[in-house]
Amino acid sequence: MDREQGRLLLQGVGLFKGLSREALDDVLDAGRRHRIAKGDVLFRQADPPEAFYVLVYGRVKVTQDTPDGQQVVVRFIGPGEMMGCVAVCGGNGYPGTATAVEDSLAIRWTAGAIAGLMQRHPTIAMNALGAVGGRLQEAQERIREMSTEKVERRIAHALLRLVRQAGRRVERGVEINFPISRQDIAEMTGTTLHTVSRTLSAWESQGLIEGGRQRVVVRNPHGLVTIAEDL
Amino acid sequence: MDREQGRLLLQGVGLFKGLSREALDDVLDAGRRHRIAKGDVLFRQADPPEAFYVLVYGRVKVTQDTPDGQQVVVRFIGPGEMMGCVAVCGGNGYPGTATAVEDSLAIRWTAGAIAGLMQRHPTIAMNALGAVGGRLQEAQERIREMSTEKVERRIAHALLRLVRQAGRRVERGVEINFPISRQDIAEMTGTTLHTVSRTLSAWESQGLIEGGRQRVVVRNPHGLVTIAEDL
DNA sequence: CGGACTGTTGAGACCCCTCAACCTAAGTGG
DNA sequence: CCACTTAGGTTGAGGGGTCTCAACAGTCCG
Repeated sequence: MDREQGRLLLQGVGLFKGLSREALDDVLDAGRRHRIAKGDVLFRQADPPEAFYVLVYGRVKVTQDTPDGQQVVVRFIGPGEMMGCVAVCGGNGYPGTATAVEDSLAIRWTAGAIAGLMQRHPTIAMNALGAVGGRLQEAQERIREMSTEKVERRIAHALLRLVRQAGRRVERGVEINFPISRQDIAEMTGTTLHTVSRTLSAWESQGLIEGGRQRVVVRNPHGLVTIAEDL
Repeated sequence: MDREQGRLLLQGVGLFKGLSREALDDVLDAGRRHRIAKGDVLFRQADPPEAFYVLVYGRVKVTQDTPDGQQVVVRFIGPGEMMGCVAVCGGNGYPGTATAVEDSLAIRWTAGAIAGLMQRHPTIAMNALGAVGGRLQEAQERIREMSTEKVERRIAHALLRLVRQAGRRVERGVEINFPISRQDIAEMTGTTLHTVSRTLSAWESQGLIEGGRQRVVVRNPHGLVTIAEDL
C-alpha cells in the first residue's frame, strides 16, 4: 500500500493511536485495501474469523440472527472503527454478520497478521482493549435500558445515539447520515417496526423529528432528551 | 507476596495463561492480597478506577444502578475471573458496583501497575482482550435474548448460565453454588421478582427445580433447555 | 421477640405485540 | 416511458403477557 496515502487513512483511527512512524508503517504493510459495495457482506455470523477490518469510509451494519430467523442489530460501524476484532482475538467464529449499508472502503488484516502486530506493538493490543471495553460498556448500558425502560424511551435513546455517532447538520436539524429503516431501529431497540413507526409518526406531528424513507432528521434533540430521560 | 503460594493462586487464571515463570513473578510482585467479607463493596459505579482485581475464591455481584434507583445485575464473578479491567484500561469510572455475596479473596493491582505489566508482557493484554471480547459476546447474546424472547425463556437461559458458571452436583440435581435471590434473577433477566417467583413456583410444581431462600437447585436441566430453546 | 428481608400469590390494568389491510416510493424490465 | 414488482412505511383492531398494586407468610438476625 502507498505509505503516504496509507498514513492519511489511518490517521485518527483510535486503534493505532500512539504508534511510532515505524510501527505505523509495519501496520500498513500488513494490511490490504478492501472495497465493499452497498449491500455486500463482509463476513457472516459463525464464519471462521479470517480477517479483521478498519473502516475508512462508508457505513456497515452488524447484525445477529436467531435460530428462528429474527434479527437484532448489534451496532453500526462508522469511519475509523474496527470490526471483527473480538472474533480474531480468541473467538471461534464472528459474533455477527457485517453488511455494508453504503459503498464503503475498509482496510483488511488477516488474523495471523493482526496477532503478530499486537505482539510486536503492545500499544495496539491496549488500544483494542480500550475500544472493546467501550463497546462492552455500551452493550451493558443497552441491557440496562431494555430492562428498565419502556419502548418510547428506548427509541429516543437509540436515535440520540445515532445522532451522536453519525449526525450531520442540515437546514432543519440533524440528519442521521446513512440509510436506516424503521425495521433497523426496531431491531436496535427490541421492538417491532410497527411500534417504531407509530412512535416516530407521533413525534413528527409534535415537530420533534422529520421522517422519510430510510431517513430520519432530528429537529429538536433537546425534546428527544426530555423523552429519553423521562423528564 | 509469597511466590510459591502466589503461583498456585494464579494457576488457572486465564488472564495470565502462557506467561513465563519470570513474567508470572513480575505479575505477583505487583499485586496485593485483598480479603472481602460478605456484603462488602469492592468498588462503586462511577468511582475513579484505581485498581483491578482477580478473584481467587468467593463470589462477587456486579450491578448497575439507574438514576431513579433501579438496579440491573451485570454479572456474577467467580474464582479465576477478573473485575475492573475495562475501567482501568481507558475507562473513566467503574461501569458498575462490585459487592461480595460470599466471603471472598481477590488479588489487587493498581491501575498503573497493570498498565506497566501489559506493556512489558503483551500476552497479558491479548489475554485480557480475549476475556473482554468474550464478555462482549455474552452481553450481545443477552441483548438478543431480551429483544426476541419472552420472560420465561429468559429466566430459563439465566438459570442455565448460572448452572454452567457455578453449578455444584448435589443429591437431587445441580445447585447454584452461592446465595442468589429472586430479585437477583429478576435483575439479570429484565423482569420483576414477582414474575420470577411465579415462574419458579410453576417449575417447582413440575419437578424441574427446587427452590428455597436465596437458593435454587436444578433437578432437570434438560427440561430447562427445552423451555429455553422453546422446543 | 420484634423487625427486616425474602418469597408467594391474587386481581386488575395497560403497554405492546400480532394480525391485517393499504399506501407510497423506488427499482426493473420490456 | 409505463406497467409491474418489491421494499418500506402507516394505521387500525384486538388480545395477551407482564407489570403494578396489594396483602400475607416464612425465615433470619439482632
